[in-house]
This record gives sequence, structure tokens and C-alpha cells, in this order.
Amino acid sequence: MERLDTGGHPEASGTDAATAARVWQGMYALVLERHDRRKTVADALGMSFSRVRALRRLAAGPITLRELAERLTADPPYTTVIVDDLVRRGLAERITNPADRRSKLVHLTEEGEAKAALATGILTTPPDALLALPPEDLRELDRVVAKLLD
Amino acid sequence: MERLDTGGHPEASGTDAATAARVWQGMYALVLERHDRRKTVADALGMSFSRVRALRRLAAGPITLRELAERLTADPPYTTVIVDDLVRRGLAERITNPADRRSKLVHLTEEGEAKAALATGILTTPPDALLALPPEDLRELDRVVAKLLD
DNA sequence: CGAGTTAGTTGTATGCTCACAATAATTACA
DNA sequence: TGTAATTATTGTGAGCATACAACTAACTCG
Repeated sequence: MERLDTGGHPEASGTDAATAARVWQGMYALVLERHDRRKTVADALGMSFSRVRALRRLAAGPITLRELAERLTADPPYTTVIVDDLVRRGLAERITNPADRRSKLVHLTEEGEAKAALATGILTTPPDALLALPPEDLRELDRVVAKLLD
Repeated sequence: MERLDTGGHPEASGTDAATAARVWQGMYALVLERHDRRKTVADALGMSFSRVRALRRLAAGPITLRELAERLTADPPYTTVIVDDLVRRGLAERITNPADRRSKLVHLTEEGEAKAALATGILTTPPDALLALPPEDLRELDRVVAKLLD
């Protein structure tokens, strides 16, 4: 039963690199082509996806605009625009950081928390194919994906 | 060894649904947060990602603008803009469809094929974590992901 | 033939993302 | 103290995605 894939057949069903490429293409297709919910969640919340991303980051707890900018890979001016929008919608508020009065902590209002939870619910709902998997396969997947995430 | 996860512990490490949600979040994070190559490939080819997507679709063979629009989830006017751009770059050409002279088949030039191959190479390069996986785990992942794709 | 349909194009308009420059307020530190 | 660095904001503009109306050319079918 050992060495199913190596030796003897130089081409066989592919090297590990080829297998990895195939796996990656599959995961890419699943996430970005077959079950992309970015538009769904944006429509459900009535805002662009960048606002949804900001909301979800803030749901983990208040952070400064600078930290938010880093996590969103956005520059400070654009981050200000995003937060302005969330504040205008009543989903977030700015509090001057007592430890450093230059910076401001952004935290979600109750409505903001609710919308963030809604977004997370939509985004983390797995595709049917995943739910239809035999429990053993699902557990295997869970184990290996956890490894990939360290 | 059977029924490791059911009975006895109502909460345990989670139901299948919870496991599926966790797996999905993991795949989502890998594809869209940790190893997103969309900007990389756009920069490498000197065009926006929507052009890259069109190129890759066309690499599978000539199709009409209408088919291309459907596959890209774009409306016909925008699809015309995209194809115009690819033609201007010398990557694609329009051929009047002999079977229906209203429609036009779009096919890639040699340079277009080369750029599409380059894009695919970048997009399908797996993250290091995937390559670092023990061969057995990788094969398991390959098997289960293939199932997910039908 | 002639009405209706389909494929593609042209043009217009809107909102979003993102980069850059300039500024005010605050803090750090030599 | 006073110069430099940091945080956030305001403003400008370019590029892109997207939607819609109007139009031409070609096809379908009664």
C-alpha cells in the first residue's frame, strides 16, 4: 500500500506539485466561481463589499483607523471614507483614544454588530456540496484545512 | 471506531454543519485573504483582472460575445468594451460567425494564448502551506476536493 | 414579404476603488 | 523647548465596473 504515487511511473497521476496545483485550482473554483457570496452579502446589507469587510473586522472589537487600514490593505484616506460611511449609516462610532489622542477607536453600534453577524452568516454558509459530503470526508477536510491555516 | 462524532456529546467538537462552516471559512480565508493573486496577475499582465478573466475563458476556445458575457456575468455592452480592449492589445480577434452572421467568434492570438497561460500559471500556483503538506494529507485533500467539484 | 427577435455596438451616466498631496492635531524625543 | 514623526482628515482625480437606452445588422417564422 506504500508509495502509491512514486517510482515506476514517472508521470503517473502527477507529482505532489501537480496534485497541489490541482487542489488549489479546485479550491479557487469553489470559493471564487461556484460559491462567491460577495455580491449576495453586499446586496443583503445594502452596501459595497468593502464596507462589509470593514464591518466584519470591527466586529472583533474596537480598533484604530490605522489598524483598520492595515487589515483592509487600504490607505488612511480611503479608510476614513469607509468609516465615515459606516458612521453615517449608524453602524459605527468614533471614540478618541484616551491612550493617544491623535488616534480614534472605531467600534460598532448594536445595529452594526447585528449587520456584521448577518454578513458573517451569509459568508460562512458552506456550499451544498460541502454539506453533502460523507461525514468522514468532511472531518478529513477539516483536519487538513486546519493544518493549512497553521 | 464508528460514530466518533455523534451521540453522547451534543455539543462535542461540533455538528457536521458546524464543521462544514469551519471548513468553508478556512477555504475562504486561504483563497481570498492569504493567497489572493488577483492583483499580482493583473500587474504581471498589465491589465485589469476582468481582462484576465476574459482571456482565460477564451483560452478554452473561441466563443461568441454572448457566451463570453454569460460566463463573465457581464452585460453585452461591457463585454464589447472588454473584447475591444483585448483586440487593441493584439491578444484577441473577432471573426464573423459563418453559421450566424449576426454573431462574432472571439479567439485569442498567439500572444493572447501566451498571456492566458502566464495568467493561469500565476493563479494556479498553490500557496506554500499547500506544498508543505505531508503527501498523504495532500492526496486526501485532492480526493475530497475532487468530490466537491463533482 | 414583414413583424418580431437576437447579436453586437455606441454612448451616457453612476458609483466604487484607490492613489496622491496637503493640512491640523497630537505625540515623541533629541 | 522645538523639531520630527504619527494619526486622521479633506480634497482631487484617474481608472474601473456596471447599468441602461438607442441603434444597426442579421436571422426567424407566420
